[in-house]
Amino acid sequence: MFLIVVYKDIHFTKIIYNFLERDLYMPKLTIKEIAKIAGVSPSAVSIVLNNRTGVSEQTRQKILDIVEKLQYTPNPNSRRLLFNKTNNIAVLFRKNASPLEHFFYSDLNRIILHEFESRGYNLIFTSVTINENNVLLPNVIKSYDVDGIIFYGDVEPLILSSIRRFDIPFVVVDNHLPVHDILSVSADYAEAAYTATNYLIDLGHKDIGYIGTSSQAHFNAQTFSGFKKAVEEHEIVLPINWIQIEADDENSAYNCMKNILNYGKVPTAVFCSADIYAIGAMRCIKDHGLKIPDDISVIGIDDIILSQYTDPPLTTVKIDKVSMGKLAIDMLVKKIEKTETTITSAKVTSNNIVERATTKAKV
Amino acid sequence: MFLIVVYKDIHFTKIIYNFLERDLYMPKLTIKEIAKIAGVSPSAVSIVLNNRTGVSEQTRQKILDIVEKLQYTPNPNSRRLLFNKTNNIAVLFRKNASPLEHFFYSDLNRIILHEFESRGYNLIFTSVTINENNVLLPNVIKSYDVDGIIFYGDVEPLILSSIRRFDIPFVVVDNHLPVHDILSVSADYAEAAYTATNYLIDLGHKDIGYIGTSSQAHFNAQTFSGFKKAVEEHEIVLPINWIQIEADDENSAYNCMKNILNYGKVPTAVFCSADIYAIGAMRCIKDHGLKIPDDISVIGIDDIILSQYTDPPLTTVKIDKVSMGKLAIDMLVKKIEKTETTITSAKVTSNNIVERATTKAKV
DNA sequence: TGCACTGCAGTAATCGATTACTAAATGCTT
DNA sequence: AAGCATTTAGTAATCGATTACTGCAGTGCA
Repeated sequence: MFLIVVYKDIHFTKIIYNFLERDLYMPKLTIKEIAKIAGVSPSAVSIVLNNRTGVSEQTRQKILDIVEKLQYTPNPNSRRLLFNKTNNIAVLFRKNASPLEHFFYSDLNRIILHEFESRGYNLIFTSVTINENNVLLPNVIKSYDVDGIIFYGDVEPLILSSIRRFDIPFVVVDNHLPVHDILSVSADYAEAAYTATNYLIDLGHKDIGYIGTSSQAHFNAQTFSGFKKAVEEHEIVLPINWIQIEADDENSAYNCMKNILNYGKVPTAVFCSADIYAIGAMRCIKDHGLKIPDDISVIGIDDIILSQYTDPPLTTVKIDKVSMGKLAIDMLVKKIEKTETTITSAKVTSNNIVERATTKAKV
Repeated sequence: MFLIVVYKDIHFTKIIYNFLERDLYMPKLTIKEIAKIAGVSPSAVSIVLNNRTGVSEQTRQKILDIVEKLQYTPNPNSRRLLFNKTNNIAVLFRKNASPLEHFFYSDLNRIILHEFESRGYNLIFTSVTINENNVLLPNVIKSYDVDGIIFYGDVEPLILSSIRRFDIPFVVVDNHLPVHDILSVSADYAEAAYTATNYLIDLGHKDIGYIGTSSQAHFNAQTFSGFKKAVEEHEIVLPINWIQIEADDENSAYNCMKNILNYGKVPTAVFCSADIYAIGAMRCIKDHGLKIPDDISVIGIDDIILSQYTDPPLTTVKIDKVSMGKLAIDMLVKKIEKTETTITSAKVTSNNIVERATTKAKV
């Protein structure tokens, strides 16, 4: 512990430095200390550390040796102040986001953490709150403590405009709302719905229920258009009662399924616009004494981690969160580092069926 | 966009400031700009912002007005440099941590995010890697870019000693390995196992299987001792084949259950030292044509989010991650802010049975 | 031997906020 | 009205790293 004090003295530091063992306690060092120990000026040390020219090979080696031995790292705050670059990225959530979002974004978190880390950025997880039309942004943003922002999910216009005022590069991932002039990566949920519905139709199903949401109207518009397209292409006619759009979570999806089952005729398959709806629907189907997939096939969208653990495991259309994440990171980093300034939005194709056990050919 | 330039000129800034509307683009400001606009010195602004005395009420109001209108926030990097305090906390993971950890720690993440944010700390998520006995710590730690570290799960001695060298306050949450002189919060898994086993015994079960792990030996030692205590207190004798400790994930737990079922006599209940093992065991039981809970009762430990979605929903002993998180945060913040220096380790009691549908009284 | 030029080391200003210290201005008393 | 005390305003140093610039030593050429 006493080493901190000792290091202040040039004579002792030289001695200590020679004896320094790897497991010793490691004091904070400054560029001046390193310079003193090496017997050079701070600028020489800086030149070596930043791979610039202007020092002899001899001093370069001496400095590198000492830096390596003492494991010196420049104070990041000093550099941040000087260069006006933080190397921080904010990962922004809505504060009251449902716990379920963890299912959706756990893959995304992992890939983002890994990618940004390998590019030398720190990831700061933080949240926005809205109360009474007032957007409460976190301090990291208000004080320009980040170089970029990555936002998950639906970004309301109110949040959008407050973030925009700070002129910090930001990208929105998996947003369903219409946005302009913004970096955004989303999945093609219309395609996903189309793929899922066609999959059911190809299995011979003609009586298909639809469970979607009205709380996310733009999302539902996408999934419904995909569903409708597939159904129409095969000239299938469905009773309006089989179209349920009041799902919001597992329980409301349960009720949607109930409405479908309580209508006179029972469909042979159900399309759910999200896996979590499918889970609710499955519970309802079981409670009605029907068998999955023998009596009713069920398909979802997303492929959240839960889906492989349901009984039976859920067939679904995978939304490729990893690709979305990688695309988003690329766009954001390019914007930050000004490699490219073109504002773009990307859409990840979503036609990858994960065949599990909730679907079956109609006999 | 042109405002940035304009702000550099004192004359225009005064005009602009009057016209500034809330939705305008917001340029980065310095304390000098604010001082210029207010017609005072930077020190006066600083005094007002830090609630110190030394300015007249009149200037204080004027400054506060301008600060509020322009939404000025001091440059955090400047303050960090001066005070040598980052207000950052590192949340440290093992890089190769299994995706399953997301189930365990999603609650913890949420509570930690909320608590630290309200205390004015930023949360930086980051990871350690070990390759060939070399510990690779993230740069945020190596460059002292955090005031504290919070570590999830088992902390190997190697990681422990490398972190320790930096002398950054840190706390370990949910660690099963023995540690000394370290802030640590863990759950009492012996108590959890004891509670779970007693619950089964109280339901009339005398033939109980045990599924534990050998990959986390210290964890297993805890759960097994709790299990053993309950069994011995009721003078129950079990065949050794029912004691399986080769579980590591869902699939290995499946095999453990298979071993138990393949032994001549079939138990009426199974204790699993983690919910994820219980999920594997349940799949095995179903595959053998047995009914849960009618033929075999199953109980786990943890109460991960998955557990409420299994079929039937899993009865388990809840590990209170939220309390663990709150305790850990408290200890860490106290250490950082030197309110208290006593090194302590806390253990959260774990005797809270979550009764769901995988257990049933023996007939 | 002297002059020009190259290569290297060191000095000082900078980034923005804070604060100890100094200077100025005000109020109060006799 | 002069002198003292007290409040308020302003100056400059500081945190650590970087870099433009200055200065010095050494080499080569005439």
